[in-house]
Order: sequence, then C-alpha cells, then structure tokens
Amino acid sequence: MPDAARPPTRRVTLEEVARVAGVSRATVSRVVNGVASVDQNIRQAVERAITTTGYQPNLAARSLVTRRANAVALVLPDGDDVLGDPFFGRVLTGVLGALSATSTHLVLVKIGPGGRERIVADLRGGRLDGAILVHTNHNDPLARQLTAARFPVVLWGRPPRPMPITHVDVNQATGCALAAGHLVALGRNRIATITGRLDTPAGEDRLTGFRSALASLGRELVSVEGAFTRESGRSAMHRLLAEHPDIDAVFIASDLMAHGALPVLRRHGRAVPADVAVVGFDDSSAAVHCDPPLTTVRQPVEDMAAELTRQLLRHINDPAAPRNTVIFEPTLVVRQSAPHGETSTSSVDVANGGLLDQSGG
Amino acid sequence: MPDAARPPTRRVTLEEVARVAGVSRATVSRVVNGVASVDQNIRQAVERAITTTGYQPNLAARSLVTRRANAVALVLPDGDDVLGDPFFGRVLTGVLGALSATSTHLVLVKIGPGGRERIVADLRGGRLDGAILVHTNHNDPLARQLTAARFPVVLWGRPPRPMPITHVDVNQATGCALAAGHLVALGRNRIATITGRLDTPAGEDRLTGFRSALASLGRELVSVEGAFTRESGRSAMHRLLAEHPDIDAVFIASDLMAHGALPVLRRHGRAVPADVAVVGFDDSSAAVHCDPPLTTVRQPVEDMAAELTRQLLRHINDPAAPRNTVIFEPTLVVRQSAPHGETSTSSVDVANGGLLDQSGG
DNA sequence: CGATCCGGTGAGAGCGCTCTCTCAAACCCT
DNA sequence: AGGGTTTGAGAGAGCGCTCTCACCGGATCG
Repeated sequence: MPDAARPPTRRVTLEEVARVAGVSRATVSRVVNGVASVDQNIRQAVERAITTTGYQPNLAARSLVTRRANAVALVLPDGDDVLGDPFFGRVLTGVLGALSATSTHLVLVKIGPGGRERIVADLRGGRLDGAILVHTNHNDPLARQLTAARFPVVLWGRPPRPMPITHVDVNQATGCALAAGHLVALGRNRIATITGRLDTPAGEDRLTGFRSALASLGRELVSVEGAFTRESGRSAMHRLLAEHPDIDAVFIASDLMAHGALPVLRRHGRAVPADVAVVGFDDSSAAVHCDPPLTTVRQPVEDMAAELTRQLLRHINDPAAPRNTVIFEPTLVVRQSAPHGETSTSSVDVANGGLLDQSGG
Repeated sequence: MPDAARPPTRRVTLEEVARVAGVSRATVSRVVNGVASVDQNIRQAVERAITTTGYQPNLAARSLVTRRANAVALVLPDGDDVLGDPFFGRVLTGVLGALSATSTHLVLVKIGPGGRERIVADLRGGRLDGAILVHTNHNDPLARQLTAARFPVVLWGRPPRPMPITHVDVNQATGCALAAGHLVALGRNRIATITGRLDTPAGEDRLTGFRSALASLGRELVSVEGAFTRESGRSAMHRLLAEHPDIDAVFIASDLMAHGALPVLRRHGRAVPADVAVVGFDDSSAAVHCDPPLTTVRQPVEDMAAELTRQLLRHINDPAAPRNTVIFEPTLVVRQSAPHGETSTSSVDVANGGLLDQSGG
C-alpha cells in the first residue's frame, strides 16, 4: 500500500476494484480472501487495481455475511482497581499474544451494572464471537448462562461448582505441595497460611491443598482468611501474629497479599526468613519487589492465558468441539523470603513445567 | 427479556418481528431505535413481539448501514511488560468508565509488527471509529498518519513536536514547581533529579520544568537520566550517588523509578527523608507501597483518561469538531519520603485540581 | 369546502460483501 | 474424435438493517 492512511475521501468498494481490473466482484473477493483457484495473471491485475484504488474491505459487510465479528471479549469482574492488579497485566499480555496471529480484536469488558445483558446482546447480535471470563464473581451466573446458550466461552480457573466449560487452571495441589515441602525441608514446624477468598475456587483449593500436603508431611496448619488483595494480606498478618505469635513459616495464597503482609512482620520484629519464612503464590512482579524478595509458586500466567485464548478460538471455529480442561504445572521459585535449606535433600525446589490435557465433558 | 441467553436456535430478524406485530420492518426499526413518532399502541405491540420472539438486532447489519462500528481502540506501545505498569491500569479504568455510558467497545491494541497497518485497516474498514494513543513511541508516525487521514484520534500527553491533535496532559510545569517548592521549603539545597526518557515529552517537560522552578528559587540542579522503568530508577540512583554523593534531595520523574531507587538509597546508608528527601511523580500505587511511602506529584490519571475518551467520542460524533487540548492541574501528595517541613510556610503542598480548556488547532 | 399540513406508516432501495450455482473453456482418456 | 472431467470466472441472490420517500387520513386554515 503506497499510502495506507490516505484520507478516506471516496469510498472504494469491491465493485470499483472489479471495474478497474476488468473482472467480476466475485474474483476480486477471491483474491482478497486468498482463494487459490485464481489465475496468476488475473490475480496480479486485481492486486494492481487494489493498490491503485486504495481498496480496503468493509469489515461490517463481511461480518454481516460471514457471521463472524472477529472479536472476543475479555470479561473482568467489576471493582475499582481490578486493573491495578499486576495479574491482569500478565493475562492481557498472554491473550494479546495469542490473538496477534489472528485479526481478532480483543474487547475489554468490566461487568458493571447491566454488563451481563450487554455481553449477551453483543454475542447474540454477532458483535462478539466469544468470551474469556476471568475471575468473575464465583456465583456469577454468566458462565452458566453463556455455556447454556452454547456461546463460545472459556474460563480462567476451575468453575466454582462442576460444570462442563472449557477452562485452564494451575495445578493448585502441586503448587501447594511444593510450598509445603519447601517449608518443611527448611525445618519449619509452626506453619500458618493466609488464604485467599475462600468463596473462590483458587482460595479454596490453595487452602485445602496446602493443608493436605502438610498433613501428609505430618504437620498441622493454622489459617487466617484473606481476600487476595494487598490490604487483606496486611490485616490478615496482623490477626495471624496476634493469634499465633509463635509461627515460623507462612504460606500466603497470593504475592499481592504477601506484599502487604511482609511489612507487618518487619514491624512486629520478625526477621524474614530467619524468624518466619514466607512463601507466596503467583510469581507476580510484586514477588520480585518484596523486601526480601519472595519465594513463591510460579503460575505461568501468560502461557495459561494464551492457551485459554486458543481454546476459545477453537470453540469459535468449531462449535461442536468438545470442552477441555488444561492444567498447568506450577514451579517453585526460591528467593530470599524462604531460601534453600541447608539440608539439601530438597528435590522439591523445582518442578517441571508442562501441561496435562484432559478431555472433559 | 424473559430469557436473555436462550439458545440462538432460529435467527430472529426485524422481518419476523414485523410479521408477528403486524407492522412493517421500518416501524420495528423505529421502535428499536427509540424514534419518538410511533403510536403508543403500535409501539407496545412491537415491544411485545420483540419479547416473544426474543429478537436481538444484528449489529453488523446495523454497522453496515450506519457506518459506525461503535468501537474505539486503545493503542499501547509494544513491549513486554507495558501492561504490568500500574499506570495502564489507571488509564484503562478511566477509559472504561467514560465508555460505560455508551455501548462503545474498547478494543485493546498493542503495536506489534504490522500493528500500525492493522489499525489503519480497521479504521478504514469501519471496524473502529477512532483511536486513543497512549505512550506510543515518541517518533512513531502513527499519530501524524492518523490525524492526516482525518481519523478521529486523540493522544495522551502532548505530541513530541507541535501538531494539531486533541490531547490531554498534566501541567508538568506546575507539578515540577510543586515538587521544587516543597523540597526547598524543607531546606534542601543540594537537589538532584532522576529524569524520565528525555526523548519523551513527559521526560523532557519534567526536567526543564523542575530545573526552571528550582532556578527561580535560586537553586541549581544535577540530573541523571532514567527511562521511566523501575530498573532504570535503580541504576540511575546508583550513578547519582556515585557522581554526587552529597545530595540531600531527589526529584524522580516517576513513582515506578522511585520505587526502584529507594532501596539503593537505603543500601548506601542514606536515610529517607533524614539524609535525602525524595519526591516522585504520578501518585501511582507504587508510591503508596514504597518504603517509606512516597511524597509525589499526583496526576489525576483516571480523570484524564476519561476526558480523553470523551474528546474522542466528540470527534467521532462531529468530524468537524475543533481539536482541543485539556490540561489537568496536578497536586502534591505529601507522605514520609519528604514530609511536611517544620517551617510551615509551605502553601505549596496542595494545589487545586481542575482543568483548563484551550481551544486549539 | 377545497387546499394545506402533518403525524404516522409502509415500500423499497440500498449498505458492501460472500458464496453458491452456472457455464465456458481447456484438458484428458480411451 | 467424442465424451467426461477439471479449472476458472461471472451472475446473482442474499446477509439484516436503516433511511428516504411516498402515501394516507385527519386536523387546520383560508
């Protein structure tokens, strides 16, 4: 294109290109859409006509007949600083990466008042081909509603209650076992956890996973409930120290909460990791910028988001495609907040990345 | 709608609603689009028909004839962790807020390879009504290209070289004067700055603004160049302390850089604020979570993003609308890194929020 | 009382594209 | 050489909507 951004003075349509090239509309359409069965000479003539006219296909017209919007929504929960959470930046990066190979638009949606209806309208109205649901409220009817209507929709994390929906998740149990094994290997015995919101799958899974991993190692657990936010980490740590001043290790269900919790430990005169070892979850940027830097269970968020996006595209391209669950294996990233133990029997410090594909209902 | 998400089995069109209601397509269209001149009885009949049929307008068909996509792009620079910067979360929040009143989609775009061409194609192809450019590279031709083609486009921050384009910016001069005044009021004399990228408008304006504010207070300035990233703040502070070990105050051109710089000060044995007072810029979440919390120049990012969005919508609705510049006044948020001075002559600690509308170009 | 106006409705022409179906021409095989 | 197959292009019918324009009946006015 010699001047891609020329003023859109006169509108150029297929019709006109066809006239200039001396062929039919259908042939121009074939060239534009890369259909193979077009004679080389004619193809070149059409391409010349396209460049001289500065033709640009009208996407609305195309959508109308193909019934494809070439757009998917990334649906986020409502709430003020949802977008401030570094986690979403990683999700966005992964999704955009997977989409960049296609010409599919990413539409960002926060579920405000009337947001659900709007998404359904856009889906039904052909303005959206599918939706990626991330951390929508656990008892939000949206996921169920959309799958019931057989719209292409995928979910971040397992659904709160079992339902047939394609989703990706990190193997929470493995992650928790990694954390538990590491802390026990460090010789810690009075182990606590600050949980996420227990009405979310991740919050629940990380508590039960950590508890059972610890139990299998012969340790008990005290827990305090947080809410995945930085501030909730701070207040939970306050409560934890008040109720159980003798702890020597804490597993915190998200790095963001850990970021809020660490200063509390310091202010209470607990050295990290000498007095209290701390392990987080996510390996978000917050982990790196904690003081001390955080040992944490790494979720491959970008990879997971990219895979989730590919799954959505698969459902869009084949409405009959079976629903899948893709589980990613987490790894333990060891930093100063819970460094390697002297007893180097720890083969638990790094697990293999990888994924396990389970076909589901 | 009794069951908004019913399976889209049979496709319902205007035609069918018209048949059920016993009126013409045109009348149904009028009802759907809220045209006033429709008889009450007929309107009700049509509305009944709409609910019984479960009609949902096809947006592609509508777009085709109205030539409106009802979608705008938020264009971000390429780069891995652009989305990790808390700044973008605030921008997103502001933009989504302004858009939520309309049915306009927000399409998120990162300028990767071929990204520019894609945006132009989407704009010309009627898939996008306009674009919001945020921190696209300073010598990116996109802004110029799009304005030249008369596409609705708005810019975050002033353009690198003067050009007629609607944009919002914070009053960098005022912000710098606030910071300079505060530090001088604290009795600091050996004042330094860590700049942003000097090839960006914000980087340049904050350096010159701070220098001239300081000059007018009879102080000199030493500067080290950073790049607005956390890491660049860290290394710049290293260089600064190596070259000018006697400084007693630093103005850092972004909170993110300050977040990287503060630990360096600590490691070099400089107490903040006792030995070195620090003032940042942005009032991002990083400022709050610095240790000590950061005194900083607050940009009303969400408000600015919302205004920028409204400006874009204005241009979309009226292609002949004049181009505007909206300047927001920053305020100084005083926290521990540069607390209030004992000499409480400081009337500089808080400035009025507000905005100044200059018609331009 | 006829001309005028006006609110309210319907008919119909597109918007720009894709895609099936048709058909002509070229090619192959016995 | 003739019939069948393949290749490639064109004609034309929509996709579902908006919007202009014509029309019609009733109210208004000279």
